[in-house]
Amino acid sequence: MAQRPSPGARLYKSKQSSGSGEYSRKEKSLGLLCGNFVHVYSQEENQEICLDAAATTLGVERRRIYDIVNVLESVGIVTRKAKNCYIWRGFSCVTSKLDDLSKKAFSDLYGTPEDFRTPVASRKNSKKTAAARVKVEMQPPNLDLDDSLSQSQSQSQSQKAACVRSSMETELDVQSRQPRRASGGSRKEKSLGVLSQRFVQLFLLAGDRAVSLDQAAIQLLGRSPSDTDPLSVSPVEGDTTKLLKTKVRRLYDIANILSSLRLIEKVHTVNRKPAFKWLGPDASSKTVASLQERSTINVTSTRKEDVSLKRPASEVADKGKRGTKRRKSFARFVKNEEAESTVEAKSPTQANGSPVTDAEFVDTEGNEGFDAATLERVASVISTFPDSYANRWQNYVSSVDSMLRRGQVRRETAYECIARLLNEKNGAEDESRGDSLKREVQQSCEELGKESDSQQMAVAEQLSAMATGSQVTQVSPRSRGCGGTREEERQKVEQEESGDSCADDVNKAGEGTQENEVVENDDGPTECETTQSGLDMIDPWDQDSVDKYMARAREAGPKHLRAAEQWLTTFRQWQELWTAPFAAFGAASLPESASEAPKRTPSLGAVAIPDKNGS
DNA sequence: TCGTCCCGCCAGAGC
DNA sequence: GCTCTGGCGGGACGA
Repeated sequence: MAQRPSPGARLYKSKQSSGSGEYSRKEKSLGLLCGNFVHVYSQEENQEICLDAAATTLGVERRRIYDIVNVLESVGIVTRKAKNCYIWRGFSCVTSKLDDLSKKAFSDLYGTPEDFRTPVASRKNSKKTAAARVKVEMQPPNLDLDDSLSQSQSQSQSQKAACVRSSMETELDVQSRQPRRASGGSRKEKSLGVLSQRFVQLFLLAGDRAVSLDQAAIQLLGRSPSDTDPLSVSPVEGDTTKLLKTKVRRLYDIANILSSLRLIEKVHTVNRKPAFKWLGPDASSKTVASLQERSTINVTSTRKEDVSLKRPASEVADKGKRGTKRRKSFARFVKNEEAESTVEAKSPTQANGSPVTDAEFVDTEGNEGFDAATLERVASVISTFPDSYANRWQNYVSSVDSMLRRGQVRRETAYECIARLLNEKNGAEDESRGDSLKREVQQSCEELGKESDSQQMAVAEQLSAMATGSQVTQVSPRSRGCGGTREEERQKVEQEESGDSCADDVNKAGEGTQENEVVENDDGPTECETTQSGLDMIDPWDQDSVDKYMARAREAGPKHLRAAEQWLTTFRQWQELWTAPFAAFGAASLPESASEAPKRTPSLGAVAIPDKNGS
């Protein structure tokens, strides 16, 4: 393909460059173009933007203007008025737009609150051993499929896809593209504007944390309405690597534009992977103010040569220290998972009887406890996981609850953390529920100050049950021993763990005693179902199991081998994503709650993976 | 070498 | 059937 500058590009360059006559790629970046676009049109609120005129003014192809306005529209800076015509709304609209995006983030990106509320059976599952869970983890692609993959989507996935599709169309179509025909085609769903909104939502959910483009691509690819599960990318549907590469290209485009708006900034990463950090509309409005002060269009690079976009390494390092503060304590928590599962939370008070703060709080071993910031950080990391991790929030709540039981976190901190999570997840639509929960939490905390440990446990159970959305008997903070369901579950788990080595099971693909166990879940077929269908399963965490699977795929032919390799690549990416936050806390191994992986129906067809005997 | 991302083809949407 | 819109990926650029 010709890489020569177009006539328009030359015009742009001739207008903007120093006149050296040489074509420079840097002078034509989307970020720079966006800066110029903002400079030209931000002078006057509500002015009309004719795309043809914009292209002429800026000396670029019309095609590039589409890229700019699509991203600007996604954050509310412009709105589409008619064909070839947009309206400049300005940066004052960004905040409200971001608020909307933020409120919709959970439902758009991770499913509806109903998805979060899972039946008791699922909670039960969340308490199973790691060994039990790895058996229902993601599965490799169907090695003999050709074109029937779309029918393999579970109903819940389809519903979730509809939810995402609906919400995304609401964002861009209803607000600014109503004149357009409702098409429902995938083209619109993949538009740069929708992708930009999702990208921004990732930042809103990630908070302070940098989001890498690779990570975002995996997630956004997974949340494509036509493919809700990132891990379900089938070779039949397209090359996974290719899709990711394409998505990353688009994210580069979006990131450059958002960078030029100073909504995000590029940060250094250890492995050279591109990552961006959210700055927000405040920084952005300052930028546009400076842009407006320019008397002429400035073509000095706003991207690569702008040092302000690159944070000093020392600053990045300092940020990175946030999670390491509790390293020792968290590692101990993981290490003691089996050894001391029944230590109940004490009600921490100082000698004078007043409650301790997070900073003052120490666990039962005299170590620092987990503070709210740490729990929030873990939550923000988990929030970036693809929506296929149906139990990620239940696991999170379960982990916090476990910390509480071990006396590793202040009760109030744990409750507030979960309440905030619920409130955030439920959003404005269910605000009353979140507020109600907060009140209950507050009341519970007050009550707990006067009650015994076992009564605190009852409240903890109630809280956890509320957080997981399960149906439980209303438990009064003063009642004793209610909510025995959780206690029974815990005892059951202890029995399982004492009688059977879950850690060993992880490394023995197909040999686990719980291989045929029925595991209910809200996220599609279960292991039991797959076993009933006569299909064996692969343990993707076990190299031997993977090797056997790959060997079968190799025997089956190049097509099957490619499919298997793509699946494996995707799984490794997922694996890294899933384990990273826990590794960051210095955990020697995954905490129990982290081994819950997405499930997929194994459909291995003619190429069955080896059974436990290797046959 | 590999991250970055410009560029324009071309197909779908809109009228 | 024409124009508008924009997905997409080749391949050049730059560190």
